[in-house]
Amino acid sequence: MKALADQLSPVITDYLIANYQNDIAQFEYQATRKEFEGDITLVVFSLLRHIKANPVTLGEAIGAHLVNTLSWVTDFNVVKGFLNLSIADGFYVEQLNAIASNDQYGHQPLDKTKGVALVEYSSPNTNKPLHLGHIRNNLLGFSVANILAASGQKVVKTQIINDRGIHICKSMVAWEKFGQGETPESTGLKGDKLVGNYYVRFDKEYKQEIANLMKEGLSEDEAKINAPLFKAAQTMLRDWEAGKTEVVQLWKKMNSWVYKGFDVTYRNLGVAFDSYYYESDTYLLGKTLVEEGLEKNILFKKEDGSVWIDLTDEGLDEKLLLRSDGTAVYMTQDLGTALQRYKDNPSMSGMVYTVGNEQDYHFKVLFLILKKLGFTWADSLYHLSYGMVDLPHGKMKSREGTVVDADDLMVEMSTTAGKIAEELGKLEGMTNEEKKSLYHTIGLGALKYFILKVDPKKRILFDPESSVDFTGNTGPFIQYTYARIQSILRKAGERKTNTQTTSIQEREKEIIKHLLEYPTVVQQAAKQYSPALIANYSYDLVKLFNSFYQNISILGEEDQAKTNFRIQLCQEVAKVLEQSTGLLGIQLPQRM
RNA sequence: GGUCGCGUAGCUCAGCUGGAUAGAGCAUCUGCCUUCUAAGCAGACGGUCAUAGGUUCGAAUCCUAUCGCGAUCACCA
Repeated sequence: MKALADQLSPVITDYLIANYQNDIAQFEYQATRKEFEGDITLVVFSLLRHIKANPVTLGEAIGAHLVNTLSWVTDFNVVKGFLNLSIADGFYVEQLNAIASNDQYGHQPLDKTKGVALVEYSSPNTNKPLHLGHIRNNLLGFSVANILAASGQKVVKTQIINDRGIHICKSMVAWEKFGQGETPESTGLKGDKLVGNYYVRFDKEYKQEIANLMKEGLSEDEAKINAPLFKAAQTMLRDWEAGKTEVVQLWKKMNSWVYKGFDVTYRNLGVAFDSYYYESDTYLLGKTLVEEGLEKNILFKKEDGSVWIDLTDEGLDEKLLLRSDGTAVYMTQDLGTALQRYKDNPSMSGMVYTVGNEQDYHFKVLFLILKKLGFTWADSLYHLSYGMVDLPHGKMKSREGTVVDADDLMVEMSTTAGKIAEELGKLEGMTNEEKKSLYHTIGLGALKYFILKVDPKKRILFDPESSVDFTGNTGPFIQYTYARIQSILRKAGERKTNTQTTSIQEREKEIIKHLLEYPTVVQQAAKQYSPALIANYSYDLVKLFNSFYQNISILGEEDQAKTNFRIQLCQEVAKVLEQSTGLLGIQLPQRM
């Protein structure tokens, strides 16, 4: 479509200059609707703003001119303000050959002048295993990073790890007290699960202590503060900040378990990172920034010593940046992290924060503060905000045990994929090893597509019971179609890719037109940070392909030229599918 | 209460910078497996695009107001 438009536009522009003294370079095109004759439609209405004319007369004049000037425009007709143009078959063959000759079709080569785009995602706490919410976060961030890279950006995938604070100390205290030296090795548990269990254990025992103290006559508030476990956690936090060796050692040991556990989850999910930032490293830089802000009078100090910024001019509130005891808050750390990242990547062209929409306000304020502190790059920061993943019962709450664990979910998905495949009686002759890996591919494909196909802004309702569909607008359907194409290509053997002109059917033209749109879709997706655009594009392509190729024969055709053409079309559809699903992190099996 | 986001078929979602009669999947119903994989294909049914105004040749899309749902407004992260 864009390829067509790019070739039509200059000719129309010249014509309008010559005959109407109007220099218009931008035109509005759309695919011609099925009811009308033609391939591409110029919307003449939009020209009327610049040229006073009857839309039908103008349309006919332009149409006649195009047919006379361009050999591959074969015919035209005008309906109301729409100019429908018919394009020669040869044009499609040519375009298909152009796609074939480009291995990276649709993906821009790296543009070094653009600078580095940082994409942050995942951002876990080190006291809890990853759950369904993290899955959406990871898939979105990873996919957006891929899309930016495909649009020609250099991309660095990164995360910020929440490895510091009272919540981390809670699991440490519980492990010391109740753990009896347990390790991931001794229990056979993943490290993040083990540590997560102690976080839960802490909460349970802490509640018990509160209850006991209240029986002894303390008020609830008093009990909460005076419970021995809580005091132990506070002491541990102070010791940690003071750098006490045993505490730091324990902290390092338990964190290393967690990171190992996370690595397994990330690997299964198919995401990766290029760099890591830790709050324990960046909060100090944040504090330095706040000091500078105070000197420059951008920030102010209250009598109790706490530091604030006044954003009432911007229609926001005052915001705390340092507590009265001088310790850092969340915002302080994020200021430090942002600056650290800029220092590490001076050529930074922008940064994308993949964080849930409950933090919209936080990021609005963060960007504003950075700007007030005088960092020009603050304008290039972007909060990729996404909606929550809700369960049928409501929100996920760790305390109530309604959290969907990331590892469990992935296992469940691949089990479901296996069950369905068995029922369908597919995959005879595959080794168990092959089956296992295929089920993982399909199960994860289903999960990824399910999450990525919807607009990031919208919240998702996830029902673990009904799991995820494998039919219709789903990942497995795309994988299935791809596997079928591979099967056709295997049977076709070697063919010449050079295609002679042959008569092309309407449905095949539609497929080629869709293929031609892929580069535009990638650019669009990069601009909007929207994997959903890519997902829906892939689905449309697969739909088009299936509805046509299901009902015709490709290999049994006598006409050799037609057979070659169809095989080549299969190859290019497969190639574009590989590209587009690759951006979503969805794998395509050779057979299924 | 202030701010932000969302509201499209019974359900889950598309709908690009405004364009022709608003599209898919699921569910329900009807056909299609001795010819490359039926996780599929062809078809039927299903809509006051939350509501009311406005902008114009033309609005699901842009503006305003109202209603409904959600998030947020901490010396939590």
